[in-house]
Amino acid sequence: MPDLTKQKNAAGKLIEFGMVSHTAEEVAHRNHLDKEDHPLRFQGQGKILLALSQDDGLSQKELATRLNLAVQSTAEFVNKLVKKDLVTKEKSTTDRRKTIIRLTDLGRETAAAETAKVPAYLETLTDAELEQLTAILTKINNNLYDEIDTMTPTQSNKFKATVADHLRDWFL
Amino acid sequence: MPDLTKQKNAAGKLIEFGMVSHTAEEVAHRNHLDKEDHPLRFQGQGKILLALSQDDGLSQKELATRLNLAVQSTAEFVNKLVKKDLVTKEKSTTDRRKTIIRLTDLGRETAAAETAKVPAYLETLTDAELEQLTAILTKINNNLYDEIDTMTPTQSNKFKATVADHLRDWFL
DNA sequence: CTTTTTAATCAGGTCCCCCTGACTAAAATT
DNA sequence: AATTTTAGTCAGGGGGACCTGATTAAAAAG
Repeated sequence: MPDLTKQKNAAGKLIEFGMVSHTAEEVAHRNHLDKEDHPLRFQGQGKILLALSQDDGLSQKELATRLNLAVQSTAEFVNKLVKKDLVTKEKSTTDRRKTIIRLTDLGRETAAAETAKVPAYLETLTDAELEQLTAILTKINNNLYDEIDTMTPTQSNKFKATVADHLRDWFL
Repeated sequence: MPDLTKQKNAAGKLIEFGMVSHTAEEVAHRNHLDKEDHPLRFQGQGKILLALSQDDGLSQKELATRLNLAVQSTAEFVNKLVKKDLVTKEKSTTDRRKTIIRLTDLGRETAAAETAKVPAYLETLTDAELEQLTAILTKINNNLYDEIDTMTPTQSNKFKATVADHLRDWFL
């Protein structure tokens, strides 16, 4: 039988973590210690970048379907990314209706950098703590995947695959 | 000497957690299993609510200063919250330039609900895991507070106090 | 060889966060 | 009493995440 107080404590710390890390990023950004933009990893432009870094050369339609976005939204984000030189658009030669989106080198670096850097706040943790944290987060993430699967049984367990593959490649 | 691989693994899981929990919320919202709006806890209107739930009856100016926002932005958010019946505005009687912002009962509930609910994904963790997680997050959060303090030495360690006090009251 | 489907585009809109500039009303200073 | 500071307001703007509707160009199907 689980201890409710312990759950509450952990929940509080998790919320606190969300708030504090958000603020830390914001402050870093204001102080220009953070050179680039912060394309939110899982929204809009960031979503596109992530999908492409897992599967480059998709068409806009494919991106839209995969990311559960209207094609027009997808087009908008892609165009913004083109302006930032993170992706390129080129007409498909086999089907001239299609536009193929590809990461530029910069885009690839950007997407990778998002994932690859180890935040400073992990550096004071001991090896044992890191292991514990990893184990716990694995459990939590799996729970969340289940939640998502339950809620959207039909549509997008694509998401699960996308995220999992993306990160698994990087870390294992 | 810390193990870099372990750090990377943990970092990856943390990123994954961010992505997955974000998506889970999004999906819940789409499925209308989530009745209310999602006032992001640490941005815009959510920030205001949070500050007030720690210290009710602040003036707009005090809110702006404390939250590092332009007074006009603060006014915007406050007005939106008024429309949602989460806060009230009233002229101060002692200084008629000032507008005092107060949480309504609904606003107080909303702010509290944000914090008080234990996410389902914690329910499968054992007591030991919950304790570990809490301890680790405490360490991480403290690191982040230090980061913020270092970057903004003069201005707003108010933030730290705000968040910390708010959450500490709730959970300890 | 039409008709229909498909991939994209443009136009326009909603809501969010957040800022600067210009201006008013009330309090504090001189 | 006149000036300056302070708290707010309105107007306008920039950027972001999304969406629907209407239209075009190219491919697929009848």
